[in-house]
Amino acid sequence: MMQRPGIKEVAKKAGVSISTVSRVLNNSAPVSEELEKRVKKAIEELGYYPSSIAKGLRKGRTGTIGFILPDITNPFFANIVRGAEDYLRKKGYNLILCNSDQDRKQETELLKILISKHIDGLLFTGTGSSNPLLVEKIRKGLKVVFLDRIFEEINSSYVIVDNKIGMNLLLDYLIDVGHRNFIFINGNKETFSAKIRYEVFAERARTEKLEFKHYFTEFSYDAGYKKAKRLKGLPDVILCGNDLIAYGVIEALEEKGYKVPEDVSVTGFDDIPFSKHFKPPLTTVYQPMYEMGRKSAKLLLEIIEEKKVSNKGIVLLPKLVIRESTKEMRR
Amino acid sequence: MMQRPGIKEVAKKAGVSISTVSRVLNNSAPVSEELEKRVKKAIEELGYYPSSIAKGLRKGRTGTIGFILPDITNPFFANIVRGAEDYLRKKGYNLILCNSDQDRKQETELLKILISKHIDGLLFTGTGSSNPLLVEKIRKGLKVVFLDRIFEEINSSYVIVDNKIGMNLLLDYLIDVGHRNFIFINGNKETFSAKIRYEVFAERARTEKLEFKHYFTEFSYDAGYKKAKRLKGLPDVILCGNDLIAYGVIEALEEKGYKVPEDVSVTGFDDIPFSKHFKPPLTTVYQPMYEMGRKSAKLLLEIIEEKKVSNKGIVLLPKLVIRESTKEMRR
DNA sequence: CTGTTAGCGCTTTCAT
DNA sequence: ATGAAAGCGCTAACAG
Repeated sequence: MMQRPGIKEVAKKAGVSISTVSRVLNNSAPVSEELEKRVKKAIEELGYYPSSIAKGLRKGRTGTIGFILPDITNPFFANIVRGAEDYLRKKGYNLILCNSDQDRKQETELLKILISKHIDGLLFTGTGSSNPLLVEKIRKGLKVVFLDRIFEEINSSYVIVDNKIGMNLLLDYLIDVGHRNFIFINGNKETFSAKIRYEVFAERARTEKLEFKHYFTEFSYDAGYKKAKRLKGLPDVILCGNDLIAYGVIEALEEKGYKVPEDVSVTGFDDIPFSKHFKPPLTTVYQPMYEMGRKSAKLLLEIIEEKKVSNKGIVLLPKLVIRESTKEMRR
Repeated sequence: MMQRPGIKEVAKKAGVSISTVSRVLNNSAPVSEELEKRVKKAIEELGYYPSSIAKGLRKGRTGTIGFILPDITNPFFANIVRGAEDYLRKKGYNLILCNSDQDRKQETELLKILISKHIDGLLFTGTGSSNPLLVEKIRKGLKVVFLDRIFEEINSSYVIVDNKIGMNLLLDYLIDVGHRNFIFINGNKETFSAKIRYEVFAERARTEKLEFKHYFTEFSYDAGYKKAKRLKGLPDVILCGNDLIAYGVIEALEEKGYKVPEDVSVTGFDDIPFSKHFKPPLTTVYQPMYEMGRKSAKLLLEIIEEKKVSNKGIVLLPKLVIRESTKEMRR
């Protein structure tokens, strides 16, 4: 247990009442210069820091935001978190970070914990399937903004990037340079972005009369690696649900003696910072990760502080990044 | 503001006193089956979750741990955080994450905030230079374990990997295969690991009569890139303070038309997951990141819960990973 | 301008 | 086994 002076000690030392101390602390009412000086001195000398938890109990706001995400180890999320944390701190908030591994039970458990901790709001990237507890809490007034997915069950705020545009940009390019035969190794099927990317892809494949196979796996290196290992026969291009999957796929392909992109093109999604320096540099779709984090934090605070409209959705634009993991085919 | 039922509502609904509710909640005293059932039912129906902040105020423990680190965007830290969070959550604790960018002022500011939030303990990776506020708080009973550095000013707990062994392993190999002329592009000079790696290197260079230059920069891609851009003349090998620096160096080198490792060997430090798939795959020194996070969390909880000795230091072992960014030279 | 007082939601004596 | 009441550190009426 750490020893901490309280507002009471400060008051005594300064020879004033606790309310006076509170007043200088929060600048919530005028205090004479004389007293203010004495209080400040006492605070200084005691090394006093207000207990924001007591304050939180009293005011019903704690200045902390929960963030539930699949895995901080994935640079996609790390960059989002950074964007969010930078903004939140500037505004006087802190972030409690929780890894869920996309597990529904975990998510529910975490939600309970965070509610117990009186978070002022929640940033959430998780499974696509609806979570009854989450729905209930939102109904009861929990402020949340969804990241990288929209929550169908209830009209709530979100920040996403336009997956449709992203996927079409990628497909435009691939088709244009002559790819006709596709394999799509996608991420978790419960996931909003995996689902929508698949839909766009399937629709497009139909219109363009592409040959293709599609698999839902997981958004991880290992998933890509394993799936690619088991693949027999090569298409023109292997589309991957994210960059991590693409890394795994390429590794597996090379172990099997294939060359990327000579034998197959491979694409990612996200453009995490390492993809630029991957071997080969990855053709992928850039998502503004830092910006997503920042914007979502901003939106959440607006909702919490009721400055502006609630239930706003922000959609950011992806960008096609052509590098060396894809080739132009004869047409 | 989110609507929340309190212990009071539960008590009323169950027709018991609040102390009885508290008792079944915490199993802190025997309660008759009959009442227990009624209370549990009421809790269920109201969707009640105890306020751990009110509890914290009362008990002096909040179940939250602060983590101050330079930048979550660096996979080295992301993996450490993951290790820590996994362990902490299993034990009923949460993590408040704070990016400091190695900035002393930021660190001090964050420390104040975290103290205000009544953290039960602190995980800290920051600048090497001592922080007076931190020292003072530790004296007053703040529980902290330092990660990837030891804190000289005060006898406190830490988890590090043996940089001396790591550096020597690397040098053994490099010298053995014939490198004689070194450039060491190191990280921030205020940093514990940068300092100690430099010392080991300099000492070894002296004994082995190596030619070398050494620069402190920053632990980032950009720092490596910029420094390498300005380099004139190539040594046998460029040692880098971490993998990120190495990525930047290699990129710059290639832009200047050099081939790695044909023209120069380049090495990293950390072995973040991407280094295996870098172009070329990076020769580096592996540090058990997840384990560091996990062990430090474990140590911190032991200290907080006073189960075991305090002020213990844990030192983990690094591992040399030889890949393709280094070559064997004629000897 | 300043002090007194009543809670915020909970745990914990202290009675019963 | 159960309830009443005090108090954790703070803010916000309410008096003066």
